[in-house]
Amino acid sequence: MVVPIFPASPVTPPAGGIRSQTGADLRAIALTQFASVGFAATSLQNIADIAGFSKSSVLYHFASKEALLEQVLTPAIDQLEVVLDRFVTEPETIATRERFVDDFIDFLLEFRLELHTFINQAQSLRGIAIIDRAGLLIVRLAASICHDDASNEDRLRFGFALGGAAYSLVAGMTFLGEATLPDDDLRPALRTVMTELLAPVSVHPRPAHS
Amino acid sequence: MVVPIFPASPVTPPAGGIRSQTGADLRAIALTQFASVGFAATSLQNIADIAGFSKSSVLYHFASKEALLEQVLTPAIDQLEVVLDRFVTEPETIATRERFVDDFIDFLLEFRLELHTFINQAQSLRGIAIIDRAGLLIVRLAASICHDDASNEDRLRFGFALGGAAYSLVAGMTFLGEATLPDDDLRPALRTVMTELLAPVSVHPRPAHS
DNA sequence: ACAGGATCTGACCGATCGGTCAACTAGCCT
DNA sequence: AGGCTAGTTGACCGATCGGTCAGATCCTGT
Repeated sequence: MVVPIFPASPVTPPAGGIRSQTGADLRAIALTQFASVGFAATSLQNIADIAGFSKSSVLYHFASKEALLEQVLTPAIDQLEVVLDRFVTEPETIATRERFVDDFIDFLLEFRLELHTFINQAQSLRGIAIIDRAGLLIVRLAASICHDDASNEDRLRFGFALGGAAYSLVAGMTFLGEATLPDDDLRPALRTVMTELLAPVSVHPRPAHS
Repeated sequence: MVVPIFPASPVTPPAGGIRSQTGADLRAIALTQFASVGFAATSLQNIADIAGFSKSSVLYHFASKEALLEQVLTPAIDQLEVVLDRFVTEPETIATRERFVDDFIDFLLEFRLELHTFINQAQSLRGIAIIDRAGLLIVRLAASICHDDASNEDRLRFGFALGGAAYSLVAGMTFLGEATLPDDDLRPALRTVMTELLAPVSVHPRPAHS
């Protein structure tokens, strides 16, 4: 049920050097739970049961439930910051905006569960450091994509791109196709739709339906 | 903080005829809480405190927390069913599809909090009757908008329309403009974006940005 | 063999959860 | 006045919450 991630795990962990494998498992389990049933509705006991550990063991690896959330979301927020900084650093051209779309899609596909978590629960988790940091990043992102003179439509398109991606890549697939598309099939379609929403200068007209 | 809705309240409630004013207040408060912090994170005590009543009083008006959720969401689901039935009944033309978009936008604006609640929390609330009913409606909606031969892009557009609207109309505005747009300013922009996503035959090319 | 650190666990804590219940109040009809 | 009903409340219940703590266990370096 749970798909843990093994980032080049060494056979012999060098005595407390890198994060423990157990910790990585717990983070992966916590992420799926936070994204699917929500942070508030996920109990430490719940995570422990899935992982096959006791609740005390979870609290040995993470100081608190909030600390677990922070460690779960931090890599995604770091990567989003990288993508955004790369975009705002360079002069804005059609090419850089299109490359931003590609960077952003890579981010979406890699961190879809993290995005879904902090997009749809930011309201209730306000005050937690990583959530507030993510919120500021979203504001910066909106300001970079939509200029001061942006129309209501363009601001709305940005919101649709963000909320639509978070929904479609996680919950939406439950409704649409039962079998989730592999990422390689998803990417070109995602690129088309995201480009329509975020890169208005290069809208490709589509043929009429059927 | 809370903005209750008073739908043509009679001065003298006809002795148990219509729903009580207190019940309507509680439903409105519960809706804002469910939509903003989530069903699981909203306690009956929380609702009672905002309303100025005791928790026991809330449980006098509603048999349980789940029953409260059902009564809160039912009007929205009923209306969504009306909009969908109207669309699938008629032969599909460009005109009917565009009118569906208008109907759907009316639905979005009137029931944005309800939509946000069951779109973003359906996973964790599975098993509750009204949520399952809403889920089936969404599947029917997807099947009606996207035909069997619909491309991945079109299915993705439908997901973006649904998730994007739920996000943009509730949480998104917190990030974008601090001051929420009045509905009359929002509607034309919403119509443009939703039409691009849901009515592919009538995409209006947009002028290049700035 | 031994020591020591890392890991894991059950018992336990106060707080809060959703929900039940008996009692109280206030209006309304006869 | 007396009874009926709707509305409201505090006391209380078992369950679960996040979190603490004192050990048990296991592995490794010496």
